[in-house]
Amino acid sequence: MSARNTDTKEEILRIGKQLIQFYGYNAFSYADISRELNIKNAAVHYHFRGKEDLLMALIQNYIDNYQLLAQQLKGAPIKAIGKLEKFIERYTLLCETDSICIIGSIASDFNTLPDSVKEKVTELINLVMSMVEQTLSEGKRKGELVFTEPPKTQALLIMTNLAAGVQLARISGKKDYEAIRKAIIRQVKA
Amino acid sequence: MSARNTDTKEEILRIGKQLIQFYGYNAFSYADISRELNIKNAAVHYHFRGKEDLLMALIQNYIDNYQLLAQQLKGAPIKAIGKLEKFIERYTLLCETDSICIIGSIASDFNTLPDSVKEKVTELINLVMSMVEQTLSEGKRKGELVFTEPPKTQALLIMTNLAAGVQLARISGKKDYEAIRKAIIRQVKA
DNA sequence: ATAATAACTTACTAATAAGTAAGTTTTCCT
DNA sequence: AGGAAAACTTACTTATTAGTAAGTTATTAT
Repeated sequence: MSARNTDTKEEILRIGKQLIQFYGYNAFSYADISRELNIKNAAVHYHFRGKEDLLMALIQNYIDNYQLLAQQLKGAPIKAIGKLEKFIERYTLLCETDSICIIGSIASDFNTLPDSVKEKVTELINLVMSMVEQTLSEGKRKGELVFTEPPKTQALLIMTNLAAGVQLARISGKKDYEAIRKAIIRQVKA
Repeated sequence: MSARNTDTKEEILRIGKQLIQFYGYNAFSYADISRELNIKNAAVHYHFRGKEDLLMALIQNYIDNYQLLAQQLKGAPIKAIGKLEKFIERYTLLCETDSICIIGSIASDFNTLPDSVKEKVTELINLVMSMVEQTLSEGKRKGELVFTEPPKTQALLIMTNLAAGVQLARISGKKDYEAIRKAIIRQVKA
């Protein structure tokens, strides 16, 4: 099934992801992708019929990655705080390239998307939320983490701190993000 | 045909604000505004030369409103928790119309904006942040509020909870927003 | 080696975007 | 009432968008 340039499809996804996180879904075009990859825009359409299909594949990609990560973390001998810090690190990296998380980016353009995509996004957020919640629950049970809110609520607070934290960093600088990052840890560390 | 309309300019701002909060800055056009107001798109250009100018005016509008609010709150006999709740109510209202706050919306499109607008957004966020921070400080001093983080950090946490809270509500529903809202209050209430 | 098919390019649409120049109507001011 | 200025409309332009049909080249399986 693979052919000459097997990774064109993956490259498109890679660039698409970058563009969404840097400019936003409605602010990039297939021309941006084809220019970057030195191919024609019709080639992008060959791999992904329309922009929605590309977005859909991208979200599915995230879902797959997170499911894999969930599997790996399940039996791993890592403390809850370590898992949480690994998760937070993703946002720190985004911050360093003036990018925002894909969920936050899509949330802003949510009302312009077809239902099929909206549902996929819901699937992704549910997955991520439940992972964070589970890590928090586990940490609390083992006495590695301490917090007073129910795990689900605490997960909501952390997720919103991070998602808006990277958005804020664009505007008012990375120091604010750092303050948020440290506060999140402080609030749950035993 | 149509009677004179001195508030066309304000109506444009009103619709523009709605569109940004519902669809996002890069997802609406002057045609959307002119259609809504039954005028021609050139009329919109008459009042605001370009989309940037409209956005700029909109942000300035927010700045003016917040400065006015800051004035009113300064000497008002309202407890800090009341001020905070009034502020949070703005987000609750946004939530009810599936809209997000203008700062979050602009943050997503930030890298597509000219420097002049970026600076204006920074001005707005600084103003809002300092208002929340001051309310928190005041509340703590008077013993009306209790929290362990420095007021500025606490303000960052609350702001990010709210900004991403309304974004999240679009995707996973208003219950999550409500859980966040209540948790914010719980965390600072004496 | 060749036929099928995957991975493209070429060369277009049709729609929509922002923006403008010039003319028309409406309102304001004296 | 009459002129100036404000508030538009008409009628464009230019650029960009997503998308497609048809042809070409490369790769793979037989």
